[in-house]
Amino acid sequence: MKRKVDWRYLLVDIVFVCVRFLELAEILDKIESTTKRLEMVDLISSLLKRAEDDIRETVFLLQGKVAPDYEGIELGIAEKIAIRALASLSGLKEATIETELVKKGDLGKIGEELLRNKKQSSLLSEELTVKKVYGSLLKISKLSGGGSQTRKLQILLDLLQNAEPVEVRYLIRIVTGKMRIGVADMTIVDSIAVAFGTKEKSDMVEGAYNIMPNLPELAYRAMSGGIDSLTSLKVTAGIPIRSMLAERLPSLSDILEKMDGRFAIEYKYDGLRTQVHKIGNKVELFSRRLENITSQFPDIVEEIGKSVKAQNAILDGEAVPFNLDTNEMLPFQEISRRRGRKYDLKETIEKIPVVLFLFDAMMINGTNLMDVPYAQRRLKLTNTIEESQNIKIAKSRVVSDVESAERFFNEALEAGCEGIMAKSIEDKSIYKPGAREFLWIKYKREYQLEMEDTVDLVVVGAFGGQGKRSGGYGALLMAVYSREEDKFRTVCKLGSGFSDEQLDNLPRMLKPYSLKSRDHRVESTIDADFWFTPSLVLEVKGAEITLSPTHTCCRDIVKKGAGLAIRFPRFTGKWRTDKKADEATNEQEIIEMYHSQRKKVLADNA
DNA sequence: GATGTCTGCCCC
DNA sequence: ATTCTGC
DNA sequence: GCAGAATGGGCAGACATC
Repeated sequence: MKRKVDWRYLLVDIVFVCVRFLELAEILDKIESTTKRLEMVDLISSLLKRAEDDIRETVFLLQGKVAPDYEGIELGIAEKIAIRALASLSGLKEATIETELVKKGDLGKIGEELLRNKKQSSLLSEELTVKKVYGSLLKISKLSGGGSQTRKLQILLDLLQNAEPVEVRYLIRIVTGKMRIGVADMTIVDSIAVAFGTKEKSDMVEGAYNIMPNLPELAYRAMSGGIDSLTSLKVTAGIPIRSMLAERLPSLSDILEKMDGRFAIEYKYDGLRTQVHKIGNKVELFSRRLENITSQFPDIVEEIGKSVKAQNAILDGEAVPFNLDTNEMLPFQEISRRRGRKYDLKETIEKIPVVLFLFDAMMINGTNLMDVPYAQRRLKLTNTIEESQNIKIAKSRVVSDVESAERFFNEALEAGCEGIMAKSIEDKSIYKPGAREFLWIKYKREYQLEMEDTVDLVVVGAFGGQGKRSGGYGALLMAVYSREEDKFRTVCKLGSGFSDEQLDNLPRMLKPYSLKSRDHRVESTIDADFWFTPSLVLEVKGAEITLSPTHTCCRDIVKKGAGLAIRFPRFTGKWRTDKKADEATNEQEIIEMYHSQRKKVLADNA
């Protein structure tokens, strides 16, 4: 647009073309206004072609972040501080803006409107550039310690004060981590291919992205070294690979059909996905989102050193909390207590031992195995690992009929697993990051349509929706009923499983029951945006019952200070209009469901 | 020092 | 994690 | 079928506040 091409060639060393933030914001606005991916790719690729020196910063802001995941750099500010900033910017109270957010569901647009309605007062407005915005965000990420929140707020405010309305919209969205323009990593991958090559290069760029999950860097390299320079990237121990994920199917027979009659079947352990890198004497561990989690698992690190009979390796597995005395797997909640821990690490390691179940090998001794079929990778894995108390190989076998798959599945449940993973053993069964082509398929008991897994819960409250749920409810607050005490106690919120149409109807359906404040029979530690007389009953499906620090259902009964909650709740689509509120699932039934589950929390945690 | 709130492209 | 939706 | 964006429970850490 306003690039001064002639200049740049003459003064290439001293003149830097810079992308104005307004230009970026206007492109983001255009992207947001379409639902067509091809149009998005067009817009982004032409932006990338113009970005020049700013390409890395541009891509970071497009993703709404300042660093790749594995670097562990975080802003440490989000919605609440954005609300404070907007309050300060407009002179309105924070509570007023919070109310607006419940109604309108988009803090970015609220900020934009505030600025549009504001009288033009500030005259000396410094034009924002992509570099300036990126630099400020990076500064925010580096602040810590007492008073840092105030200083972060100040930097954000400084940006907002120099911003045009549309810039405010995206500044707020970047900071709150909700870009909502319909663009995520795969669209950027395509855009890089189109910008510096052709659409046909998308797969190649994706391959590069898989082993260097850093899009700004890839965009920079494609721009400066040519798109084909990306092919020279190599799988390297120490640099995390994007994780391969699984699709889902509702039955084992569907899986058998999809897999053409024969597949490998593995236990699906309920723990933390863990990518292991052995680099000579050093070991690094990464989470599914490629965060470095090495320091939380010194026990695993030590054992890997002994168990992996290779100089260098990249392996995939699941770290599971384990009771070594009884040889039983513990609930997922237990390993959560080790993730991210910095303090009392020693005690926690002793209290919550972890077993790592390995199931794949992406590199061994410098040999890239990602394009090798599953069976070969698996063989390499078993040949390289010497099992120990803490390092094991995931249980697996090959099946070709539903009956033996079913037996293996039941065996997995008996062992305390969530279900099974089905893995393709065809030639095409490479290690393909992301969840595509149904090379891996997961299957859990809860996927079956069984009454046992569902409960009938009463709507007692609701929350204002955000983004595409703006203006309506985003989720409901659900409760069980206690007949003895005539109380409704919360077990979960519910925001998944609704079609757009059902969501649209909710406010109308709940209007007759609307209250100004909480019904006196409802016990909740959660403050809903809207309250109702308990009446409407919905069927809800969940994976299991967990101990809860927040929900009031069965509080203090199973464990002092804890209630019970539903893990992975979703609406089944069934309105139980045949049931009245007092016919909803009761607390006793939830307790029975909890006790009928196999796994229990360690007694000494009480 | 204890408690409460917020944040995490968190984990699931 | 689950689920829905536009392409 | 893919890609993206809504939404869930719950954990530890960091900071603010009492």
